[in-house]
Amino acid sequence: MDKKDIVEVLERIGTMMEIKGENPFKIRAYSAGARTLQTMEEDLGDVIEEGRLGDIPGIGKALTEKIETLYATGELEFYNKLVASVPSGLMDMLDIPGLGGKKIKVLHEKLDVDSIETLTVACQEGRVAELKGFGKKTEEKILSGIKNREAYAARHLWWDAQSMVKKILPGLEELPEVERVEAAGSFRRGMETVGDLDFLVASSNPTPIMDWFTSMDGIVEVTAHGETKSSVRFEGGMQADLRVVPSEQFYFALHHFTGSKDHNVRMRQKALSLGLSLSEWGLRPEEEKDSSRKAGPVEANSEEDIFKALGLQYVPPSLREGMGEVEAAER
DNA sequence: AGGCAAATACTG
DNA sequence: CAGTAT
DNA sequence: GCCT
Repeated sequence: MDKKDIVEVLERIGTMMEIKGENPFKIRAYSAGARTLQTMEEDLGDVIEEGRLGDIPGIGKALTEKIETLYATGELEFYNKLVASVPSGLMDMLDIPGLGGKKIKVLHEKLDVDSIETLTVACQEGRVAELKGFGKKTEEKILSGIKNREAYAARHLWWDAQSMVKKILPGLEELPEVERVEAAGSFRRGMETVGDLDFLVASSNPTPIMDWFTSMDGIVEVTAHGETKSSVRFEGGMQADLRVVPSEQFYFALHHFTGSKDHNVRMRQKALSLGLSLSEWGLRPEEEKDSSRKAGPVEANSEEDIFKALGLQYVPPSLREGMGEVEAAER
């Protein structure tokens, strides 16, 4: 099992223990361990090999043993038992903003709630607002969270996303105001499933592009229509965003919106280590207090230029998962 | 053995 | 405002 | 759970 999966297991252990009402400090130890592992730059295999896992602050005897077991076998008795002891419907409830282990535990014990469905009913009947520690406001927040979640959970197969991209991209390319255009996000990274489609355009005249985008066929709702960013939803539920940036920013923005989030974090850390600051806007010398020098931002005429400026080899979108690819691209 | 992050939002 | 959960 |  790789680092990413292990981090996930540790996090789940934490939340499951929370639902079971275990010692908060123990719980904290697991989530802290997960964080530590995730931000560790070294290769997990090497660290285990050299027996240095336990030397890492926040990772003690118990976590070392569990992480090593997961790394070697992909299985963990302790975890399996925990999973079996917590109803899966309760785990689903964790996605609802405002609900954590403690409240879920109360809902389960007092109202027999064991799924999002039973929770919805309990809210509608006003039983949730009666509970100690809950109130009218909490109840409403839960209900709106459930609705919200339905929209958000709708991910689409890459293949379906591609057929949509094939319809939209050529249209954008034809517009005279469009200098460059790419589909970014998880689609560009080639993920199996794609949330929203993310289009990025370079242009100095966004308005006609926005107008075209928000009046395409098949749109059921224009969620946003601003100067440089618009969002639409198509029949079938697919959502698409369009951003227009000045051409100097294009590749920085493309890199940023291609992600992943973890990859971007790593890239920014790398930039900082060189005294530079990377963002969707550009790459420039890190701001220093009380020093107002005017060193201009780095230019990029391709994504390669950004990697090059950081002394890295090019990392293709499909590998940008923040799982060590940035470290591996050091030359 | 005994302590254990910090900020924010909500309940009562 | 204090206590509690996130 | 981890740390002192």
